[in-house]
Amino acid sequence: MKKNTGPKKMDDIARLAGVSKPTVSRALQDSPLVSDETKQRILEIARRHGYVVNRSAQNLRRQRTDTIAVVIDFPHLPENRLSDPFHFELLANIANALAVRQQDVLLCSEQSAHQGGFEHMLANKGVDGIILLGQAGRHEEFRALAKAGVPFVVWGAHRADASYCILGSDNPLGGRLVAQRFRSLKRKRAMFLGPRGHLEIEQRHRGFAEAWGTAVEELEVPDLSFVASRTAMLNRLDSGKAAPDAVFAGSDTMAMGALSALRERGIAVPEDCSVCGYDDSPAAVHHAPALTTVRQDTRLAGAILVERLMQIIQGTPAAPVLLPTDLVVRGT
Amino acid sequence: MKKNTGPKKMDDIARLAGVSKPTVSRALQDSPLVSDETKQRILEIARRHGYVVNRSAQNLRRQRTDTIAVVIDFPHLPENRLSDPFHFELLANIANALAVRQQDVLLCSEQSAHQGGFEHMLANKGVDGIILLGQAGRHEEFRALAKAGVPFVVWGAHRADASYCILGSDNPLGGRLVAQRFRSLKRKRAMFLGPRGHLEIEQRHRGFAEAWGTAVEELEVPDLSFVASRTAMLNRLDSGKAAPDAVFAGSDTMAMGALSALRERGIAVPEDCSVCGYDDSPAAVHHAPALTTVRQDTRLAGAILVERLMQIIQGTPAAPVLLPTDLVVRGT
DNA sequence: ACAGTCTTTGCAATCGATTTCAAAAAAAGC
DNA sequence: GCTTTTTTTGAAATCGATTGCAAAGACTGT
Repeated sequence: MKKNTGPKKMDDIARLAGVSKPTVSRALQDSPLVSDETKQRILEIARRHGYVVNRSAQNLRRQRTDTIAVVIDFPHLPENRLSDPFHFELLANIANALAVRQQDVLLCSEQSAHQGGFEHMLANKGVDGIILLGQAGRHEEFRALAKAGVPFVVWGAHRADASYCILGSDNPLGGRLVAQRFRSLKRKRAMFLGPRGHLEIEQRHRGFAEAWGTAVEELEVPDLSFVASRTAMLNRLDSGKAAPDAVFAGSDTMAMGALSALRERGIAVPEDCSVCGYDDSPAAVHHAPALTTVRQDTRLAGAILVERLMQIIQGTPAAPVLLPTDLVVRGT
Repeated sequence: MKKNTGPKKMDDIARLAGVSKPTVSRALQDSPLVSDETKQRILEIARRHGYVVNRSAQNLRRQRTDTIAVVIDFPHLPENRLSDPFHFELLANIANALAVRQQDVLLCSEQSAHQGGFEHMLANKGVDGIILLGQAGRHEEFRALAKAGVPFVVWGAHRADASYCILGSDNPLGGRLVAQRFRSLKRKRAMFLGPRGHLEIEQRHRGFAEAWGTAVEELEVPDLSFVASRTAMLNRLDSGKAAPDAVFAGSDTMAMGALSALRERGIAVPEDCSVCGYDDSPAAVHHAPALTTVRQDTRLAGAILVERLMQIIQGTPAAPVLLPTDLVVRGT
């Protein structure tokens, strides 16, 4: 003798419409197995009673959740290690692209995704696939993932031996473009600014150094943050060595840190020193002076990441993609 | 005669351990109903075989998903209506707070959440509760939601007649703090910059105007973007009227837009004109000159939002909370 | 040794949908 | 009118866990 236990179930709708549960299920899926007349009646009743299919039950029965995990390196706030605004931009674009395909987004931090391991995320988190933002030296882990048949794509740096689908901008090209620009400005003392061990940034560095030809000074910073770059640059400027007249930073955030230091030490940009960033993050254009930078098309990136992942989920393997980049010349 | 169909099920583990399925389930939940010896054995076997409980099945059986929807107004990229970096900051903090409580985050855009209606999100998206970032004039809708018993909390502006749990910073206080500062700087021609119809921003405006006393010029902008503010301010400066000597913008992004315009028209900040923003978004401190702004503590906000939501899910109603704000004086 | 407790365990029901398969109803063919 | 085909429908199995309840086993006390 149980009563309306909260929201309506499919059985309730079936009863109200005078049909069976399977028929309701089919009607809601717009299946051709149900006559148009019945379909309309059921849909109307379902609508009136505010019925929606229970996602948990649906997920269990179809072995599929229409949900994609996006793994992003969220900041541990105490450490103030902010993930770059660029990642937010990318996330937003991925979310949009997924929404278009009626997929939901499960947002996972590195840590939460990692405990238990990526290979169990499908069952454990109830997702159909994974988008990983930034590979951060877990190449081997990803190879294993791919071998295990987990559907995933990675945003990160290209590498020849990738057995999985990795998408990233053409970092070496980006570096070369910057070198070209500095050369055309007749700069002499080029510096690259960025942390070690970050594959994407190292590729930018390499492309830059090779195209520049003569020696490039390397200023190493501990992480990708504004403060770290600013501090490193201040120290460098105070060292007594001749200041650089062209600085290429591995990301916009770092470029802004460097700019802040240069300004503080009275070095005029762009007169005495040119500065280039990477990403074309939203802040770049708002910055004063507006930042010259290498653009990464996050909209395109999001769309392709999603498209490839869907393809992989459907069983077709997808090859890595290299996105074109271009230099956006602004005020630095 | 079926064989290992992919990943192991709980029954498989039970068989391997020589126990029944319920016992495995209990062991995995560390239930006291299972002897320690058996528990250890089962855990070990599960670990060795890489078994993880199937989330979909678990969700269905316990009527609970341990997943929270966070609804954020993502940019439709074509329109370039970027949601403020402040929201990202808040999102990151919410995600962290949820992770601590072992809750997963389902990221929803306004649109995707809205089709079908918030009231059906629980069943439809399979979440236990909702965190809404920004109320954007949907007060009535939220009242209905609350009445329907949907567990949710809102980040937004306070209002006396809220029947739901809303959390926000003390906007009027923020406005007053800015007015005080401008007064102590002996400013004369105060201006408020922001869009109409945005409750939080209107509260900031009101607090500011009331504390300022004499007339406050209002410069209206169509949206919260950098460009809109910049454009509006440029037009205003070119109008021939006397330029303001103190500008309070409804958000940091808008403040930066205004600053860009002031600089372009040769008005020195902070010499000729003071500027205050709101949010203390990450960019504020990186800006040149560093932005004076009203701080909103996103870390605290995230923690409290989550705490209250959990409380509501467990059946205890939660009252609105007003977060303290303070003025961070920097270079503008 | 026997009734009474307490600890472990397993059977079977359940969560709410989807899908296979067979049956009923309707339409078509001759 | 009676078979054959096609269109609609529903009964029952299934997805993979969790949990109420009953029962088996281990312990206690007398």
